[in-house]
Amino acid sequence: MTDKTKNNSLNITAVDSSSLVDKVEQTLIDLLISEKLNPGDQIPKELELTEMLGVSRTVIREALNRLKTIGLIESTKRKGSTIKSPDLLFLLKKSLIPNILDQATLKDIFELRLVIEIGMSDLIYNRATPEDIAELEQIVATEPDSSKEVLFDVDHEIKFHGKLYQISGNHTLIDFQTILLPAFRYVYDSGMIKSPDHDSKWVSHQDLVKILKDGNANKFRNAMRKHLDRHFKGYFK
Amino acid sequence: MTDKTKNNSLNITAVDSSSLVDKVEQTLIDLLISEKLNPGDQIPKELELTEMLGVSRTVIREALNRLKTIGLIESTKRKGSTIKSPDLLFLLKKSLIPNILDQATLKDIFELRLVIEIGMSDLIYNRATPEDIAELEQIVATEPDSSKEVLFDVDHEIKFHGKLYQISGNHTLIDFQTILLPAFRYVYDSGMIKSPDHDSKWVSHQDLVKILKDGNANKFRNAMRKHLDRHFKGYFK
DNA sequence: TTATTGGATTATGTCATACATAATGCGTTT
DNA sequence: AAACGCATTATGTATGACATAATCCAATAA
Repeated sequence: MTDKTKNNSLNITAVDSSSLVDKVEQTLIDLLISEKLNPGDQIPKELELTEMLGVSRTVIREALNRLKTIGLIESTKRKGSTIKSPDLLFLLKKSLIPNILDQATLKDIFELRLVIEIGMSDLIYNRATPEDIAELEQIVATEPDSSKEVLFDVDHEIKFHGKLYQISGNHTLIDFQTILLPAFRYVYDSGMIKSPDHDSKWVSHQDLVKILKDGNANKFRNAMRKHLDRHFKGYFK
Repeated sequence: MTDKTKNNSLNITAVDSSSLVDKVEQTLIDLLISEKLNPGDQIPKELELTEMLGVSRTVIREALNRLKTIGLIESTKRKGSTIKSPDLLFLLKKSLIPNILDQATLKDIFELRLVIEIGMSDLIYNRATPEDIAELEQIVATEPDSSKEVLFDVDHEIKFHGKLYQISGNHTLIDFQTILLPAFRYVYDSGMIKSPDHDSKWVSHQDLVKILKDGNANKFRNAMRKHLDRHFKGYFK
């Protein structure tokens, strides 16, 4: 009965509630960084780590398993674990489950798409081959008639813009798009984005291809901005 | 001693070499998706899963541990594991250790930065407050004299552009920048990027701020493109 | 009655041990 | 010299035990 009121006592030093595995994980990551290890290098065996860090093999394994999950190491039977150059996007793919993401993040991601597609213009303009342009022309040729204000064709939208990503030639970007696709589709389907209301300055897919073919980098970039304008309108009024 | 030569037998059906944990992990992820679970919902206890899937608790725990690592669930004592809205960028932060990434990925990431900063122009232009602009002016005022072709000041570069990300107001983007910063710095330091050679059309930070203040969205976007031109030059010659 | 206390309970966290399995190397056999 | 079998090694899986934090609930004291 003396002073069991721990909660009221001051001068608490904020004990870390992290689990053992958390600590070991961080220790290992620090080790990777400080030791300047390169992909292919080996890290100590589980049992060695057990002794080095003074915890059970269970904890070591759970920590290693985490590194494996984020792609920093890979393990084979007899050989042990080796450093690996992580595939950054592989991770996103696993954790990006649209119906679990909150609205704010989804909105951020959709906005990120706009940002990327505009900024990507310069890559596209500089790297598009005649074959790429031909393919784009092919795609718009089979396009549903946009003048009729028909239902927004998500699949076609994705087809055209997907080709643009591919032209960009940046693999991280390409992966990025395929990963974010479920989120895009989810946003489209959920009605967060209003259907198109083409005003006089509207730039169609067809216009874009024409400018890509005969215009210049600046024109193409600004055209892309106008093409995406209806989405921006949701944000800036 | 009879027929131990299993290896030579034909009609092999490509046995999957994935471990038990791999399978359980995928099973659980599929479960999350198909069950349309929302953040906060509980998933079965470890022992229940043990029975449901017919594997040991070890395997269940390792699989759960992976989901925990990619931020899909979190676990507390007594309560069990619950669904969580994953922080997409949190993972990248952990796995992005520049000296482990390969050159190609580093180049992609740096290129991605250019793409984002150009595309971000519209967000910046539409969301910059007078206070933001004042702060930018403050930053360029303390800028080392760029006319002297001095050493490229990475810290200052990051300070200015960091503020731009902040103005964009997109939290995913902001996180993205802080995460990619180590990679940027690494690229700068490693000499993959050549030092600036300002040509006649060079747009300085100071110019950018002026245009942001008195120009329009198109001008600002194109100015940003010119500002980053020296980096692009490395790619398109 | 109300608030506090102190188990009892529950599910995750950690430990220890044993065995399974795949990869590798080495020596024996033919 | 090539093929086979065996021992070795380190990760993968299973099991049982106990530690620990969170929670509930009943007993107790004000």
